[in-house]
Amino acid sequence: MRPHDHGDCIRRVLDEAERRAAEDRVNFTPVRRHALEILLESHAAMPAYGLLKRLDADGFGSQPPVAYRALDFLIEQGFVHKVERLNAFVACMYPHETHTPAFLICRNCRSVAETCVAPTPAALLREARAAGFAIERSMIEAEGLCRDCAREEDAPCD
Amino acid sequence: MRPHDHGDCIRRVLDEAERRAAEDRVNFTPVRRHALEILLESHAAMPAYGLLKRLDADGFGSQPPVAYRALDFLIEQGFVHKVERLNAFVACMYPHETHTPAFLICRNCRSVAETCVAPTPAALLREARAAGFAIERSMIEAEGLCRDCAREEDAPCD
DNA sequence: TTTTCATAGGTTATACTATAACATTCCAGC
DNA sequence: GCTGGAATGTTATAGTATAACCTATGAAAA
Repeated sequence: MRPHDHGDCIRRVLDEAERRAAEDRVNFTPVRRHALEILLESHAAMPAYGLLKRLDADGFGSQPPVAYRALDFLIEQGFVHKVERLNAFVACMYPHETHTPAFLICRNCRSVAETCVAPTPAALLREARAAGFAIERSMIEAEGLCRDCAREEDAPCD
Repeated sequence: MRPHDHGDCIRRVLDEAERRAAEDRVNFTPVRRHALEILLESHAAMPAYGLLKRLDADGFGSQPPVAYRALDFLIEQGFVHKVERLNAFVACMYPHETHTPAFLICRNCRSVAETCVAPTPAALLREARAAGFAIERSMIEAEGLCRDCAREEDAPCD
């Protein structure tokens, strides 16, 4: 992750979410909004039970459905993605455009970077069409080493 | 899934696995082989505990590590893929080539088709390089409606 | 106004997925 | 025959997710 003004980053996404929720007439309730705020605090993927713990600490209830319901809503609206490989969740960095999310997941530090690539690759679309399959959404998850962890593996001092 | 001689399909993959295991000097033990045979019985994705139940019925033990160890091995060797979105496992249909698996997952009947597309899309490779991220493996999961389920949704008689 | 209906949230229980940790067996190579 | 590594056996537990049912709230219909 390149250095950036993360406060800005949060505000930008939150504003956009607010705007889109109003536009779509969906109910951006306190627990839903707060869940998004928590996920926005970092670019790491957070497990549902990590989110739940935070929501509970902030007075929103301690039972799993609290977290899962908020996540369901946020995913439905496209504000959050699930990183299937990690069973964890990240705030979407591109909530203003429909897209096929692609994640770069570091196998060492488990950091997750969402990159901005085109929708479903053309080759896959062709294959799907041939099979009579109608793709509604898709995602790409790539595992490897992030810049920082690659540096560490080079260095003998782990 | 197009109609095909599934017996052939199984034999082809199993032979290839056998060959590759010998070549790589890895230990293709009975439980590992049988797990692959079970997964090959259909092109649907099977959950780990479904596999375990089958292995148990066939006398290979009833505890979760039985299934997970076999799966670990088969995935390691590239004979099986995990479909993250379903937390389920499918035998690889292209065990003879290194590839980025791409799955077409029907949201209705949960059938899974593995399609044969190129490795990691070029656009993603470019993005990764720019971020200093070294991709080691990647996969694509697409959700939608398979041919059969699409037909059903059209028809009023669900 | 009262009813009705849909949506959101509260609460309890449970199902499903996965791994840790340690003991045992088996076999190849010294 | 000893030894070390790989595979397996076994017990326990951690982590992820949903079902089911109930209550509250508020906007729209009657």
